[in-house]
Amino acid sequence: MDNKLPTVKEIARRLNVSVSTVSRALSDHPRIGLRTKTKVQELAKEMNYEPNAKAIFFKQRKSFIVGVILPYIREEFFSEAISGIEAAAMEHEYTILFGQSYDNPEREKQVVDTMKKQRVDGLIISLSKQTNKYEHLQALDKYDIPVVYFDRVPAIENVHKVYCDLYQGTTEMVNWLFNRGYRRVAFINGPEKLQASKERLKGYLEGVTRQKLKIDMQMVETTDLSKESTHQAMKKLLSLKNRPHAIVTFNDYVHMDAVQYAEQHNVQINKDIAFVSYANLPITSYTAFPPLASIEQYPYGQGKKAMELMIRILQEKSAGTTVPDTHHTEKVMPTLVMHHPVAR
Amino acid sequence: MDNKLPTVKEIARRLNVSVSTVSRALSDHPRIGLRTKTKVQELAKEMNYEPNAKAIFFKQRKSFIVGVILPYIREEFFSEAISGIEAAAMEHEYTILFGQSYDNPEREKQVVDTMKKQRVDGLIISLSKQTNKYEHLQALDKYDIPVVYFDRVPAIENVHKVYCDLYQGTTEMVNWLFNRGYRRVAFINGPEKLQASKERLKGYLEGVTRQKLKIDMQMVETTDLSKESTHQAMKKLLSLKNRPHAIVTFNDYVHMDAVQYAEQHNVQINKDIAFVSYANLPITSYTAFPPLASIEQYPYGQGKKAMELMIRILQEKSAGTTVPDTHHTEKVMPTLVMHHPVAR
DNA sequence: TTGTAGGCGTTATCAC
DNA sequence: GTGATAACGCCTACAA
Repeated sequence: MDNKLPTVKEIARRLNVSVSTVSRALSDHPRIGLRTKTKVQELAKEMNYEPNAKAIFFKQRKSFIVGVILPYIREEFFSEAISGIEAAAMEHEYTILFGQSYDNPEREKQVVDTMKKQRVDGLIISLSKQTNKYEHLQALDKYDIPVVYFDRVPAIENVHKVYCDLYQGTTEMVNWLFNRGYRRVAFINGPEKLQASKERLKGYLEGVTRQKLKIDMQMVETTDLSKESTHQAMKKLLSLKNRPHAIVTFNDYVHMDAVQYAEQHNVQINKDIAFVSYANLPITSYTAFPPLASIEQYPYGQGKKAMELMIRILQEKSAGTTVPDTHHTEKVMPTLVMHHPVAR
Repeated sequence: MDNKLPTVKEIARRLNVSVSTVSRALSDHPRIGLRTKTKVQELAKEMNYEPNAKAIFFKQRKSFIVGVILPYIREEFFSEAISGIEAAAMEHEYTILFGQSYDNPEREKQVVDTMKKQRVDGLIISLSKQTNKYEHLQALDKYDIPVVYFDRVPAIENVHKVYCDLYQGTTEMVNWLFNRGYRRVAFINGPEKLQASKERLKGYLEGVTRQKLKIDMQMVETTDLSKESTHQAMKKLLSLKNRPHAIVTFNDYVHMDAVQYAEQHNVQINKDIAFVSYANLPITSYTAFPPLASIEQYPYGQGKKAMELMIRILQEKSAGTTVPDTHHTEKVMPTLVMHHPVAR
């Protein structure tokens, strides 16, 4: 095995021409002799020559690598999202540097740092659920690394972001439940800091208000998304004198934990109490008790859009047509999906 | 926003020293004046200087980027695996370039090509289930890019690989079933080409043989892992005159599809027929009918080992202590995990 | 049509 | 202790 990879220099040496000639021949430069061109290209092929991307990237100050940071890849929502990101990346010959924050701001900072060191062309991130400071991300501006936030976006304005506004979707869901006769609708929300939680809560309150009912804050619980916390919330709801007729949960994982608790406490799922949720993950169709309805958030589509936005930003940047302080926000419209309750 | 990132050169200019001095001061070179050193380091900090990894990698012919190609990230098995890979990578300051093959050899080739172009330091791959030619991967040798296969490994010898040998585990599982009184044990295997299928089949046959029973090939079906194919296999098994007492499925996804079919055809899961499986994915605990037992394959551990092996290879390489034609194989021991059947 | 030379940011090897 | 210079592989203006 010849350890030395072929370079333009080596090709030039063997052919007794200059490196520039080789470089031009390989890139089909117009002003190049046909004979020389074919000669060079043949030898290049024979030697299995491939341009060294590291050198090119170094020179061009680009790497075609975009960093992607997600909380947990094993959540189907995020694995779908990264697939969308990858699809858009491939189309435009970009590649993905991968990292997880595990919902830990410290680790998130660390991963951001690694990406910064690697000098990725850009960074796409879905924030850790505890992150409420964005210095480490805004600092990337200094390194000329654009950031696109998606799904879990920060509560600040002047940034690029792609997300699914669940305000309206939640209102619709509450209406749908009332129309089916569920009067007392409870809500297990996510961490209050999350933008996503705020939207959902707003939508829920709006939905209840529209029904001209008094808002009962006993019907609203929060979970930090852990199983224990969700069980705790369920405990409170089930111990109410007037148990809810329906429970809206923050997402399908919370749904599964909530249902698990309810089942253990002899609640007939979707009979005694109806459960509805967000995300509409494929995996729920295999579970014992899928939610009665779920709000589809199109993670694949969100990921794809985020990457497409990133590419647009990068192209504008290299074309020098960037308008300073212009920031893009793209919203993805959620959809309410009904499921048939499983007959048992 | 100053578009120019600070460089050693810029620092040198401002301090009226040479670039070498700056470089040395920043890397704590022994022969450097304390005054100069602090002066340089302070300015560097003030300017938010960060060495340009692209330039360094280019010079050092290393990037600390390892490519990782998986069939489907949304399978929990693989998202666990990549988490193990990431953990080991972080420990050693490596990063991960991510790509999926979607079990499509064409796409796999394409992704391998992208990684080659990016000149990753190494490549970790779990093969697409259809891949039976390895030229595109062995060609990476020419570019001095080592390959570590994991879980779905090729049926050839002289390569680095990490996998979980299920031969013995399968035999144990069959024994366990016989001991609990299940005499007719059927088996829905995966694609025959897969190394993993061969091992499982061998283990199954060994298990049946040890019980001094005649092997009945009607009890052995295969699936291409799609839902339709699995349903087809189930259809055949359920239409047998002597239905199996227990069914071993290739993995938890096949299990879920198989159970779904059985349920639709009025089989009492784990009563009429017992179901056992491989992988032991966390998600099964939320499903309607988890397998009675499952063989844990430790995807996280496998991924971690694969990355650790890769790092060892890379270190040997750069230390120049590589022994040619030496290839490492690491096996991970699977474990049989019992579940309590869900009471209904 | 082809060659020469400079530069991208860094580090290592000389010299002083 | 510090400075000048070469080198990594490639591209490209400028020269010829």
